[in-house]
Order: sequence, then structure tokens, then C-alpha cells
Amino acid sequence: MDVFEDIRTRAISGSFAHGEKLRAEILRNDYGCSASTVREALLRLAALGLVEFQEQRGFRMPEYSPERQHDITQMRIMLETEGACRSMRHGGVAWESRLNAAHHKLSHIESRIAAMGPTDELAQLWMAAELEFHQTLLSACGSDILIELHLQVYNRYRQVKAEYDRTFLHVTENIREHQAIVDAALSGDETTMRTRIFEHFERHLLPGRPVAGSLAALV
Amino acid sequence: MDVFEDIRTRAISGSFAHGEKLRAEILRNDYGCSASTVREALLRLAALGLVEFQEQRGFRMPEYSPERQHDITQMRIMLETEGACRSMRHGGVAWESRLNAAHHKLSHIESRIAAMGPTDELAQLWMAAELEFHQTLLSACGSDILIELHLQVYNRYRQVKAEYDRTFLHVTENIREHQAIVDAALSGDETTMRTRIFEHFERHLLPGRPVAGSLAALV
DNA sequence: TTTTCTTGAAATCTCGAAATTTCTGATGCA
DNA sequence: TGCATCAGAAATTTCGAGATTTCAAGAAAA
Repeated sequence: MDVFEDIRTRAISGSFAHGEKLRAEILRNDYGCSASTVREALLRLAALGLVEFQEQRGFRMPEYSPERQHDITQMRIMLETEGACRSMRHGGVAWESRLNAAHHKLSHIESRIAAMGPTDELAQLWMAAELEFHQTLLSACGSDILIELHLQVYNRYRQVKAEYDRTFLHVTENIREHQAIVDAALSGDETTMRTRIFEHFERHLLPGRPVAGSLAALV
Repeated sequence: MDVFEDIRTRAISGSFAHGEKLRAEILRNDYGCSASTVREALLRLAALGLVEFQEQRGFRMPEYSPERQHDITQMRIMLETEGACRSMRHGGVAWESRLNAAHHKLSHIESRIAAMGPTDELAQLWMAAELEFHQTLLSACGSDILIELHLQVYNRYRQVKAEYDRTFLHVTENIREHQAIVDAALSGDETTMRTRIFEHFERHLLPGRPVAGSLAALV
């Protein structure tokens, strides 16, 4: 079993509470391995910002704060806007159809959740499909590092919103917003794309707070 | 001695060649610690993208490629532009004077290098002062995550340009370009700032290659 | 009461050895 | 020669014990 991968998944899906202490000695029980192996995984997660590390004081989950959520959301808007616009320029039809496919899969799952409520299995599927959709959006941008940084920010976003995610409020809006993003991609208009991405995230920003540089024009 | 910190420094200052294999068993000799401790440091560096890690195959330095340099440079332009413009809005006089101070320190070192050539000691001082200048530029942006991602990208940039750095070609241009950035900060005009930052990095981009989204307007 | 000190328990960190996997290159076969 | 096989060497990864540091609770002093 891949300890790193599994703890990462738990850290972004709400298995640990905000601010909870993560003890290697205890987590080892879940994996039947030594504490050193768990420690190794935690150190890697710390380098990615999913876990906080203090020398001689071990690991904890980051605390929640509205400012942190705002900050991370803003960064997601910035990176996804940039990546999506670059994909629009270089992706061609191949990208458009991949995006369509990813969206189809996602909206299928979202409709089922909207209809029958969120089961554990559907939530799991949704997590994967939602990530895939947003990664597909950037997949033709031509920048490895943009994709990598986006994944980092995406994971932190999921972590911050883990509780919220489980409620699946706004599924309906999500379906509409994702559709709007796909439409923008097909329209070929970058300004529309920027607006649509901004609208998708708007409700996760702090109200009445000045908004980032290239984003300001959209408000 | 902090093994992680020291290996990080070496990894971004050209102590290791591009593509070089990093063996924990060998590096331990430099620090008089066990291989596990070195391994721990390398795993953390891998999470930050400064070292590549393959399961069961150990660690290596990333290979150099012009595309990677272009990609990283573009990302630096994007993040520093965004951060600098936000700092201009929220930083006030306090920020302006900190920026001035950081620039003064840096240009002092750069002039000495231009005059007497690059000694090891001056190179060391330059590394610290150049980082401090660019970090000060973003320091009032109000986004922790922007600052953190920028540091990651900055480190990768230094790593890619490590050989180039040691030659100190373009010191003269650097002095001028840094000054131009400070002037833009004081002028309060964001478009000027974007242009100046772009010009500072322009020579590290691949010629004739389409340039990123929000940057395109500057070309 | 509040602060400082003491002390035992608990957590963190380091280490070198053992287990596992990959690499190397020599041998045999077609 | 070209290719597969295999054994030994080398590298990577895991492990649990021991050393070090932090934490917590109670005693002593202000």
C-alpha cells in the first residue's frame, strides 16, 4: 500500500479535522508499517503545504480560516484562467473533445447526486471526476509547471473545502457553471472564459474584498 | 547542521550537475549523519520539484532543457507581475522604502561584481540579495500562497540558471533593469511595472515562441 | 493566587542493520 | 553477432530500538 498516496487522499477529503495533530506512531496502525515510513510521507506532504511541520513538534493539519480560503481560491482562479486560455490557443479540436468528455462524465455524476443525494460512492467518483475536468481544462496549456502548481493549489482547495464538499449544496449551480466553461472553450473567446471561471469560484471568495490583479477587470 | 537546508542550497547553486544522481549513502559523508536523514531531505526537495524521485530508483537532479527554462521563466514573470502589482496597491510607503532598501543592497553588490569580477564571496552575497529583492517586490501582495509558490518557482529558476549565474554576464543590464522595476513601483503605474518585469526576463525566454496569456499584451 | 522549578511520560528524531529491488556484465544458446 | 538468462554486486527502502527533545502535572517559591 502506498502510504504517501493514501494519507494525501485522506488529508484532502476531510478524514482529518482542521488543526488535528498527526502522529506517526498512531497512523502506522492504519498501514502496518513502521513510524519512519509514515514520517517520510508526512514530510513530503508538508513540502506540498497539505500538512504543517514544525521541527521537534511534529505534524498537524492546517487550521481553517476564511482568509486562507479566499487566498487559495484567488490563486485557483488565476492559474486556471491562465491555463484554460493557453489551452484554448494550442489545444485544438483534440482538447475540445477531451474537455467535452470530461465534462460529460462529471455532469453525469453530478446529476445523479442532485437526484438521489450524495452517497459515499458517488462522492468518491465526484472527487475524481471534478479533478479530471479541471485538469483537462489546463491539459493543453503547454506548461508543465503551471499544471504542477495548479495541482498543488487544487489539493489545498479541496482540503479547505472538505466539509463543504460533503454537503453537495450548489450541485445544481456547479452543473450549470461547468457547462458554461465548456461553452466558453468552444466559443474561442478568452474574455468569456475568464468571466466564466471567475463566476464558478465567486461564491468562495470573501465578499467586498479587493480582488487580484488580472482578475480585477472582471468584477 | 541542517541537512535539508544545505542540500537545497547546493541544489540551486550549481553544486550538482544537471541530471546527476544523488545517492544518500554518498551524501551522508558530507554531513556525518545516517543515510536515512539524507533520504528524508531529498524526499522533501523532490516534493518541491528541485530533485527528481523515482520509486526504487533513487534521486537525480532534473535535466536541463531550453523548454524547461522558458516554462519556468514564464511562470516567474506571471507570479512576479501579479505579486508586484498587488503590492503596489496595498503596500504603501512602507513597502516602497523596503523595496528601495533591498534594491540598494543588491545594486551595491552588483556594482562591486561589475568592477572587480565575481569572487565566491560576492556570488554568495548576490544570491541572497537578489532573492531578497524579488521577495520584497511581492512582500506586500497579501497572499501567502502566491509568495510560497513564487519561492518554489524562484528556486527552480536559480537551479536551471546556476551555471549562467556564475558567469555574471549581464550584471550591467541587471542593475539597470532592477532600477527600472523600482522606478515603476514608485510611479504607481501597473502597466509600466508589467512591462519592466517582462523586460527583465525577456532574454531568458525562447525566441519566437508564443508567450503566455496575460503577458501577450506586452510583446 | 501566580510564577517558577522539577520530574516522569510521551513524542520526535536519528541511526545502522536487514530486507528488498534494481543494476551489471558474464555466460550460454540460436 | 544478437538475445535471453542468471548470479553477484550495488542501491534503495523498511524497520525498530535508542537518543534527544518537548509536553504536562504537581511541588515549591514569590
